[in-house]
Amino acid sequence: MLFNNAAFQNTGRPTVTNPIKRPLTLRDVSEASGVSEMTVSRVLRNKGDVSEATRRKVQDAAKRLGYVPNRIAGALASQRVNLVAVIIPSFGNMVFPEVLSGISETLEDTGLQPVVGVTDYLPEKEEHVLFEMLSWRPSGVIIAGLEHSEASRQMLMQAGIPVVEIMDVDGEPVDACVGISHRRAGRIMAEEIIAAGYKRIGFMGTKMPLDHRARKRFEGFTRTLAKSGIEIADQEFYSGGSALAKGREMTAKMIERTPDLDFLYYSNDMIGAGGLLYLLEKGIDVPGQMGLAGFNGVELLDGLPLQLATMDACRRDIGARSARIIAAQHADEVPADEKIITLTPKLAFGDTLRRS
Amino acid sequence: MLFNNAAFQNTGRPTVTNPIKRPLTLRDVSEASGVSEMTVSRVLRNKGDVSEATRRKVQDAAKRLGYVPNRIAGALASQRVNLVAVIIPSFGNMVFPEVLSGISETLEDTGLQPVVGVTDYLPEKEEHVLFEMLSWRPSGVIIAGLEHSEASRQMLMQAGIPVVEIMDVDGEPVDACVGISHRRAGRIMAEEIIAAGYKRIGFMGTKMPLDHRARKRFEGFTRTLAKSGIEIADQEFYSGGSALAKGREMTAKMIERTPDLDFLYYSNDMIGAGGLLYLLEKGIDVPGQMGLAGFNGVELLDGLPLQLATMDACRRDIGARSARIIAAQHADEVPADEKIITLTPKLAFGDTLRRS
DNA sequence: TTGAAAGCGCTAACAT
DNA sequence: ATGTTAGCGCTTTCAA
Repeated sequence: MLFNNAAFQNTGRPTVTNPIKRPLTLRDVSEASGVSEMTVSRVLRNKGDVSEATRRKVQDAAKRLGYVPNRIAGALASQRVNLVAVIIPSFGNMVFPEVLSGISETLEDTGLQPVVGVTDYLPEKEEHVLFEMLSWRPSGVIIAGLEHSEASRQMLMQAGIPVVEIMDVDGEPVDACVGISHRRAGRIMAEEIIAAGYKRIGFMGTKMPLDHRARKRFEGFTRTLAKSGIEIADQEFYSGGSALAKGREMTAKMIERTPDLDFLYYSNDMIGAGGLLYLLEKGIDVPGQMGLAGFNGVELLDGLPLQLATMDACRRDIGARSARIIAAQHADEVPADEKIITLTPKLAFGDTLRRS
Repeated sequence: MLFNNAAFQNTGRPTVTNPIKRPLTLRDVSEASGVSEMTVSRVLRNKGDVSEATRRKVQDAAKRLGYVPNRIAGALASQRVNLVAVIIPSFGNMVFPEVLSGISETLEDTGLQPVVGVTDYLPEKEEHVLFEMLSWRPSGVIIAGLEHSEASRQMLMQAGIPVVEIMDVDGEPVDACVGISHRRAGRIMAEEIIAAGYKRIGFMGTKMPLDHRARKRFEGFTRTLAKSGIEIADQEFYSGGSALAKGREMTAKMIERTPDLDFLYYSNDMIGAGGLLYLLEKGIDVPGQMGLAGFNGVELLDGLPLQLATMDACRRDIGARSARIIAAQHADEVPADEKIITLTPKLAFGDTLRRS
């Protein structure tokens, strides 16, 4: 925390003494307290030696007036900004909120503050958001994914601040990166499905060519199946709407179209949950007659009639570790030695994928 | 958009010409283009008359160098910041993400940018976040709820910028407010339940004394029941964990403890969905033997076996309207006449509340 | 259409 | 322990 806010502790009804409609400045506090601007500044930042008497005079005045420091001026003068830009595709699905809480928790007592920007999975929007955020000269950038426009990469490289790309490790980071291998996640899931003896496999996912991580999982998945001579028996992609409902619909359509399927792999848990509910209603034996698996390890799954097989994407961890990298560099100036941190997602068999 | 970012359009591989590790300044662009700083500034902001020739020279230089303007300096000089502070309790539950997308969508082409802060339902944290955000001198504040510490209210009042309190209208706003009446929402639901002939009613909610909106719904609900001589027959509160799972658990416990219940009112849809799944598994007839209702109107509900009765909280609308108020004041300086905007939540009977 | 000068509100670096 | 001076990188204002 650059400025302490002792002035705003909720100690009963504060005295309002600012009838002016102009934001107060240090000078106002200085005049009200009879202390020089410089010393007022020092008190408000807990910096430098200030006598207890002066400190109290200043704090009283600041509180009485309701002074809120102007960080714009402060940042310009000190050339330091306590902001960390966090750029994510969306907060719709539960995945990014959890990454964010990992980040804020870790940043909590470093004095750094996350500021979130959303790209909607659009490279142009990412470019725009990044530009906007960099123009505030943040102390670091945490950005989802390894795929960016050339211009975005340039901005990241030239910014002269720590950059951590998160979620994914299959690619070339600009600087550091923290995530899981989605190709490997797809591969592992395919291996387990094959090992469990399933043969006729359907896939359902989102219609998002720009969701590179989903694409990589799919690639890892299909390639591994191919090695065992198995091809995806059916597939379906959706966009928009309630994921749960879409999972239900797509599943209905698919098992009608391809009745001999014995496994359904969903690119996220939400549509997987929809499919699961549908199959159970239909009285289909899961996982005997039909196996199921999703991806993400969302908390929601705990409340379903059966536990959906899934793979945890290490969301909190990713948030925490990426934040730690930024915080460390902010404090030390010593770049971490590990540039690529690969986390290992845990496979949960749940009740919908029989063990081999 | 204060600065255009034409310099960063993804037109093939940009030329990197900044070997320096110091962020570039207007002066750098000025020297590289042979145009005065002032004129460079004008070009980059599309302001004032600049000859086409000069404009091109400047844009080329800015692009070649990869110049990103320093908004900290810009904001200090111009005394204008294109930021809107948005303060919410959490993004965990699906409610705030939707409010946020309403806000960003509306702000999209006003040049304003939302910046989000999270309070975790803690007044001290709210105070801290608010202080932090105000120190960046945003053009407006959108803040959830009408209950704030005295210090927070003071800050909001003294900030000299438009303030919109959202989600709730049952109370005294600092300035403007947009939301629904949660007391009324509870009342309406109670009336419908009574009208449908249910008599033995159980309630489940979150253990959050600081979630004032949930509290108000509960009050509106119980008071209305009381008027018909009905008292809540059982109640249970949870905290933490998967809401779906908690809904399931609480429901199991409650119907065992109080077997003659004929209706369950949940303070949010997620626990309602958990309860619904549980009851259906148990083969209980819904809504004949047991009626159910939640609150929020989350999209998720579309995929459940039965449609849970619920009440829409107008989340997107709230976001959009609050943003419009800020945007309007930012443009006009003319405060809107309507200070309290009360939206009316729609009751959805779904399949779990029989009609009277 | 362009440029020069004077700050915006704060803090770094020196005095004292 | 406190005060003074000189900017930080822009934009506003005025002059050319």
